[in-house]
Amino acid sequence: MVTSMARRGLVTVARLLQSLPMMRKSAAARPLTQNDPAQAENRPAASRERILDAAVAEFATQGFAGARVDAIALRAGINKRMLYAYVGNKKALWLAALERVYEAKRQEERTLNLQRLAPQEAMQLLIRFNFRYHTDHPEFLAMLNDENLQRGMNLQESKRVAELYSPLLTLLSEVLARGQADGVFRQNVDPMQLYISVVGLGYFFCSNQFTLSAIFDRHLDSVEEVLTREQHIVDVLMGYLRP
Amino acid sequence: MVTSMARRGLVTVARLLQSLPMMRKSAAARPLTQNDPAQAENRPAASRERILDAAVAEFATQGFAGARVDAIALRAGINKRMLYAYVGNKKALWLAALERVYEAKRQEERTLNLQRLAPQEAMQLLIRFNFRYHTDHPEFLAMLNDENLQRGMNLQESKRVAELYSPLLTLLSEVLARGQADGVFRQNVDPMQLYISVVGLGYFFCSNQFTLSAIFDRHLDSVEEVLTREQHIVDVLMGYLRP
DNA sequence: GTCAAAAATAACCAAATGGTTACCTCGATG
DNA sequence: CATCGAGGTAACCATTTGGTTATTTTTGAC
Repeated sequence: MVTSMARRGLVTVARLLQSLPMMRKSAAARPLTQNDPAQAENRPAASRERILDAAVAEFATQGFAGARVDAIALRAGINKRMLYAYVGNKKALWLAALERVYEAKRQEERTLNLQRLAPQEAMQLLIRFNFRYHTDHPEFLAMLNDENLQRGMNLQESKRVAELYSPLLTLLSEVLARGQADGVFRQNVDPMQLYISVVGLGYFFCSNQFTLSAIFDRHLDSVEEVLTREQHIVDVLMGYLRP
Repeated sequence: MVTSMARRGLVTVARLLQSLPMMRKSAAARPLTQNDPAQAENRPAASRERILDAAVAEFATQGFAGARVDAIALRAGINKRMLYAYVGNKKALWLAALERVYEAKRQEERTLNLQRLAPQEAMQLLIRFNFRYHTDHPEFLAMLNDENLQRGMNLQESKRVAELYSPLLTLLSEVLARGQADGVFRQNVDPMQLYISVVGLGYFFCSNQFTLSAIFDRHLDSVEEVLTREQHIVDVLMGYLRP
């Protein structure tokens, strides 16, 4: 019953599901062909892109301290000197990579169109979207974790924090209010708390899949386990939101 | 109403609350006095303890790659040579520290006595216990995060994984079953999923408090925010569990 | 073609890091 | 007293790392 309900209204996110299981490959780091005049003009910009992609990949798998600038340069197919010229030192590289993964999520979030959906369906879509983003983007989780290990110092110093504010919180508030007006959601729900719960329920499962798998002696990265988890999260939150 | 309910039956965990806010200091690393014959006998054991305490502190704040063996030796007030003699290389040190923080949590968990409580109260206690353990033990979260960054390789190789299995899952299953029999909890709840939710709802809030604070421009480490979060988590889960 | 500026490269460097070796201290035992 | 061995120390080492310098190649306007 709940499952059939789940199948509806998920066109937007459906394609995300296809990219399960969890590791997403970033664009191949191929050095630019040197004699293509068409791309000559913005080669620096393209190089910078490649550097950032490489930085995200390296940082996400090794953490800040474990990442090697040499490795990033190698991945990006660029000389280390140019890496320093285009982005800056290791810390600047980290911040740029961090902003990039945040931005990527925000951009996906902006594609969500919830206004036309009934509150309950909109809420479900929002929940599923978040969960799938986590399963599909381990680099996002990994970088957030490491930034928190550093006590959020870099993000704090970012001049673009404001841009990184999630539109999802506003969307969530609106959907919540609509549902409450319709009498299908309970009263007295703090939208920020709910947002943190929506994210947290999936975050922990994805981010800690390895230790969880080891402790429970059961591998949680299979497609079935992921889908089971998604349904459980929907059940928990929709169950909670009942009036 | 819910809040007054919360005040009951929390004697066991009450003391935990006193240790908010979040940073717990580990025992001071004071070198042993060299002329105390009473402790001469088990000085090696004591040294090993100090090393592990120091390792947890260093690893939890710096991560595996960021941690320095020299710094651990310094913290422990011991020579690096002896550190290698007592525990082993950096990786062995990590595993020992990881097992130590897991064990510490399991030990606390064993003090929980839920049998005598009514299902709803037992469930609440279990939820609050978990949340407070997270707020009180950032080193636990930090080390789990970093172990997952390493894809759980070390934990997988540990010979003591079995011991690290949480008794909480069994407790949770029992409480759940009792509540279902009494008709106060809904049917069709997978205990493992519920366990992951209980943990995850607090884990994300604590582990990611810095990035969350930066993004929301609001500092979530204050006592009020922590208590608000705790109550929300209880509300979500108890709300979900309603039949 | 010429040539100056931009882009890219390889070689280099000082500092730090995990790990080891050679040596010292001191109390218990014969 | 001699000595033996566990416990402890400082100095050392090969390698790695973030970051830079000197140099060459490419590009595009003239």
